[in-house]
Amino acid sequence: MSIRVRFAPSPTGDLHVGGARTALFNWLMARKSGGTFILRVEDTDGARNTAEAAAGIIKGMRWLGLDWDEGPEVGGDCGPYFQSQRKNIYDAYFKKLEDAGRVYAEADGAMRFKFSRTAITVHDLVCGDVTFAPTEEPDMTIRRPDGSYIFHFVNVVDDIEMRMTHVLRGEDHLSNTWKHIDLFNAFGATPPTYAHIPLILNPDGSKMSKRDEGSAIEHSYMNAGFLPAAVFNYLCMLGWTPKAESEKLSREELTALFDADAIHSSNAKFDLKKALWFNAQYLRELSPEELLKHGRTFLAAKGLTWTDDAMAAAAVHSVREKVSLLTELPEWVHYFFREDYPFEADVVTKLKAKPENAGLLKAAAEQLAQTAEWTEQSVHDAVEAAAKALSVKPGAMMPLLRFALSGQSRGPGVTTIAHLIGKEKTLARIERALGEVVENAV
RNA sequence: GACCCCUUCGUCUAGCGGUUAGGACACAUCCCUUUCACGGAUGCGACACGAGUUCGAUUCUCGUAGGGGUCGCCA
Repeated sequence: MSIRVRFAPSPTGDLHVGGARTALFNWLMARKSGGTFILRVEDTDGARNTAEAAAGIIKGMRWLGLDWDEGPEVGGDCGPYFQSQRKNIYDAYFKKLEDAGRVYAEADGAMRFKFSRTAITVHDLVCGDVTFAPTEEPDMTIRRPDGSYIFHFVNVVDDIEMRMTHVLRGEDHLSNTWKHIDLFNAFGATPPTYAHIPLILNPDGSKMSKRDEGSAIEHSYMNAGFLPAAVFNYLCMLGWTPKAESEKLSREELTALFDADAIHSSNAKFDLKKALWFNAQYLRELSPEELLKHGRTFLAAKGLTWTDDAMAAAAVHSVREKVSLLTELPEWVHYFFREDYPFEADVVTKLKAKPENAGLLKAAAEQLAQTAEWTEQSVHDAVEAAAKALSVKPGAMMPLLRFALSGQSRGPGVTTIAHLIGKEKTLARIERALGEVVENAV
């Protein structure tokens, strides 16, 4: 039988890391087996659900590259995929329970499901067999007085209706799973195979929730300068260890390696530093064009504009090993995009520090002015020649040029900067630095 | 309170009776180097505790402690 799995979020807020990883594992399982991945929106709580939240969850999943075979926007044979539109189905299932004498009404009209009160064992891929003794809990409410249904009921009905074979979900559901199995049994249906995955905790061990740093996909990752591939990869490492040499694995490799049995049973703390490391790894592998594509909005957000995409791509690519987040790009490359770049305080100090600096810069400029061909190598040779003529090391001249050309004390190679901005701007910038900073020295 | 899950370096983890307890991130030092990074090397650093079982426990069992979860007309 072909595997059918689902991600069933309730649209009460942003897509959360925990939810994203649950979706991820389900997606991996489906893709590995050639099965079906379903997105089902559990919007049965009219008071808390919003259309914006549903749209946000979909946006987050698309960003991560988690496409679904059945669900909102794509349809499928088991729809509708919004629980708020499936009332007739729930009514029919409710009737079955009613006919079997398994429900009864409360004074206010709420309906409860009569538990079987037998020992129930959950067969779980992650936790093993977990047996719950006959419960003493009150029977559970499955329908509100207004006729709308409760999570446990619709969740089970839909898992039956949508023919789910496996249910991979957060471990917070484990304690309630016996109730679901009780319902499956009452319907005469076979429960799916469960896999309760460990929770993602804050660094301090507390449960990670909406407000916590690193928790919301859109806010903490999408808008924070992460690459989807890096987040995809990092999230997989929380609670699962693929049998591979490296932890850095592509979507395809992770899919091929996925094994629900290998998912851990202990919770994992979120580690931003490691997430950043993954992102940095992915960032530096991007081609100039890809890096510009991903960095575009972040550059624009800082007011940087350009007309030459190739030049812009080369600029961001030149600092790819220096940043771990796309949001860091502007501060590293802004001077490639404008001539009125500011001079950092320590740069001003260093330029003014030694009286011979002006002479060194002028000598470099003169040599550079005579350079016909403009490549990184020719720039390098020119600086070397200028330095040699003054009997100083190129190492004494390079930093000064860096200060002049970028206004910063750190960045890509000086020859790279000069080559990218071109001869004309290189000379003009040295001129500007000489006039505005160096010769202003008292 | 009851029930359920969990417990190896700071963090993510490998380990499935005998290992100098391995790797990754982080951190520190060194090398490379026109800066910052990258890269390379080295170092720091863990089996929660107590009983059992066993010739031998990180590994199996029980207990304790600690962490997390569930017990809603939320999902």
